[in-house]
Amino acid sequence: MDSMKDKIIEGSIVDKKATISDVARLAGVSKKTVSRVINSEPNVGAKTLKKVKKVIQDLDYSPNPQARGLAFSRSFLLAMVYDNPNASFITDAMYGALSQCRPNGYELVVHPCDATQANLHDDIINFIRRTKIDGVILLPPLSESNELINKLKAVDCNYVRLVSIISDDVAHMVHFNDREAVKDIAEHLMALGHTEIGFIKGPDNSESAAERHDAFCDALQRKGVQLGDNNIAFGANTFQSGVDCAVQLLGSDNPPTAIFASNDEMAIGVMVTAQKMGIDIPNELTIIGFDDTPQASKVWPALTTVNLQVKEMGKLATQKLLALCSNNIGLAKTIKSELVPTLVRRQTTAPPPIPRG
Amino acid sequence: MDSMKDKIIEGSIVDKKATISDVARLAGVSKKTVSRVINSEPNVGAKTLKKVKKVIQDLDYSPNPQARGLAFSRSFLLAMVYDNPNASFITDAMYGALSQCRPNGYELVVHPCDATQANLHDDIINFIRRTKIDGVILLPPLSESNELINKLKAVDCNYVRLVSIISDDVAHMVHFNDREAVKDIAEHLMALGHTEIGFIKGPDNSESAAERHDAFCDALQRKGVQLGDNNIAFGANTFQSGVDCAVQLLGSDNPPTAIFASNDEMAIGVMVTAQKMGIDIPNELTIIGFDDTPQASKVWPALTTVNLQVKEMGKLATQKLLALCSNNIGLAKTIKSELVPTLVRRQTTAPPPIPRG
DNA sequence: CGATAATATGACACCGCTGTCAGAATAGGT
DNA sequence: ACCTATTCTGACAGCGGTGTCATATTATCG
Repeated sequence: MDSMKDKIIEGSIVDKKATISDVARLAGVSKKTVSRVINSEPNVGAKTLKKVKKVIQDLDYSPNPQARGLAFSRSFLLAMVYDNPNASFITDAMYGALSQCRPNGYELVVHPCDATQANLHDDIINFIRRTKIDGVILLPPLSESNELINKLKAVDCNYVRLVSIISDDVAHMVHFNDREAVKDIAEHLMALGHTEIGFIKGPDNSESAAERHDAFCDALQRKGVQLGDNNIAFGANTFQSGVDCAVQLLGSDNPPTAIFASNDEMAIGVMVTAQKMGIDIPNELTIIGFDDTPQASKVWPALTTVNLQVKEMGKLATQKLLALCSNNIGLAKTIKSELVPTLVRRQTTAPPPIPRG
Repeated sequence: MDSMKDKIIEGSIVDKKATISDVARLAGVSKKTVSRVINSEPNVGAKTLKKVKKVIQDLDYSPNPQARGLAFSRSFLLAMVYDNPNASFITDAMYGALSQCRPNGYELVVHPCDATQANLHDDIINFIRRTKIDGVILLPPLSESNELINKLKAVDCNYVRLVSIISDDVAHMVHFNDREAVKDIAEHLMALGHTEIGFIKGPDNSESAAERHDAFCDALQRKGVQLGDNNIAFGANTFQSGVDCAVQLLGSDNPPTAIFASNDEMAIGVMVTAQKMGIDIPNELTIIGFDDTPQASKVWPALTTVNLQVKEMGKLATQKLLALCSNNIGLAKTIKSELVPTLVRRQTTAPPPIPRG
């Protein structure tokens, strides 16, 4: 009889916000015990555990993150800091990060910033100090600044960076292996039988552009294929520069049967130009891009390109960051930190046309 | 002599984190007085004010947001909730929102969600309850769900939505006036002298597609121009559907001299197709898109299109939301809630070619 | 079955800040 | 100079959790 009492009391009145004290009272235990249950601490009796869990369930109770944060000296907030202009890169990284944040009770705060701003780094440091963010995920190209990294260390802020370059600081970075991806492309082209291959390089100031170029030459040479000077064009990562480069490459005496452009935008520029010239894709010209932007799958024919796996990178970075936030550096180190971008084979690649004559 | 003591004490030891008590001690006042200064409360003596401010400055003190949140029963966190697949729309909205968050001491949390998920709304409500978010900004199409709005009201959560449709709930919404923008386009085309105008409509299930269609016909008719049945094509908001529609429209006996596509992707599809057909843009064909995606300015010639002013919407929405969070509904109502998308005139529009014959 | 170790539980202070309210300092008026 | 009316200021109790440590309750074993 008496047991029913507990169940009836304030069964539905509590709606706005139940506190840990409410749970404690209704379960007939102390706040501390409820706290133990919330945090899955050991040393809670089986009966007590069940009872408390039931009340939590009934009350639809969830602990106040501010109070929790205050007591724990944590905010349960991670931030994504970026100066990257590529919208889909950002949203993908966020998506991956959130897949790890949520199950661990963390939320993700965004902090885009202006790369041209003078006090950029100080702005970021201030942001971290003011918000008491537990850790930050840095997106490229911001993530490549060692100066910023040092400042972060100085304020003792957890961080993980997404970078293309390799570093030995495995606990604090996730990098995509451009070289490997470019090698895949080269080998794919050669496997199809191409020998006259064109390459469109990205802008000079970009580290990764140089790296892709180098890796591409390397992979070709390894199989005895030479990337002739007249088969290299210099683009600016824009659609228009893709058009220009295509005109240059395809207009030569001995045009390539395949073109690898350092990014999708340029690749699409090549496609459009080739089509305008009446060249059939892929039967007369094979094209490969890089980045797997949303447009790549929408153009026709759908562009074969390389997917950087940004979501996956966001996910891994967050796993590392959460490990760091728990002072588990060892764990952070063991989490995979290298991702090989995958070649997405769509419809712009085919064997070269049979030479006429 | 004694006055110097204060200045010397722990001048530089404090580094990790100063608390309000530190400030109080060094300034020789109570915590409460420091609190008054922090929150710009009235009734603080001029001398005291100055003294406290100096110490705050010296210590580079900033209040702990968790503690503050706990005491205020607020989190100083806003969230952007969306199921929108358009990456640049999202990042633009965030950017606009953040421009208002930061100066007001708020941070922005992201919460993308899966539109196809069954318990979508409950997931959102849980997110709000768990995080104690002070308010949410809802992006379309999620923002159009009245069911969700009702649930938000039920848990007493502040919200502002970005929508295309008009509602009289001015305090809780910012909308873009599609009709007005479409009218601008129609008038621009007619002003250039076009009379044979083609239109590519968006997918049937979209409310805004129907609205744009309707508004376009309306604006043309008002000036006595008729949108013939053979000048309407039905697209799917994709590049490829733009290509298909272009083939249809441009292949007719009496092809239009101008085409308005309901979004940029389709417009670019039209551009590519026209160019492949050897049609000169803009001299032989005028093209206008809608959305002003990043690509629009990168294609060649640069696409004339309509900018939704998403950043501005994010900004206004956040202003309203912050007003609501301060229980200042009156203010929220007075903040502008209608934005007219602007026609961005680039290089794909020109007067129609002189009829031959 | 009593002594001892292991496990459960709660009392209480505290995390850093704000609300309340009473008391101190100052201003204003005669 | 004296007495109100204002304007400052601080003590103290919370906000809703967690850490510490002492105590109460079992479990283990000779």
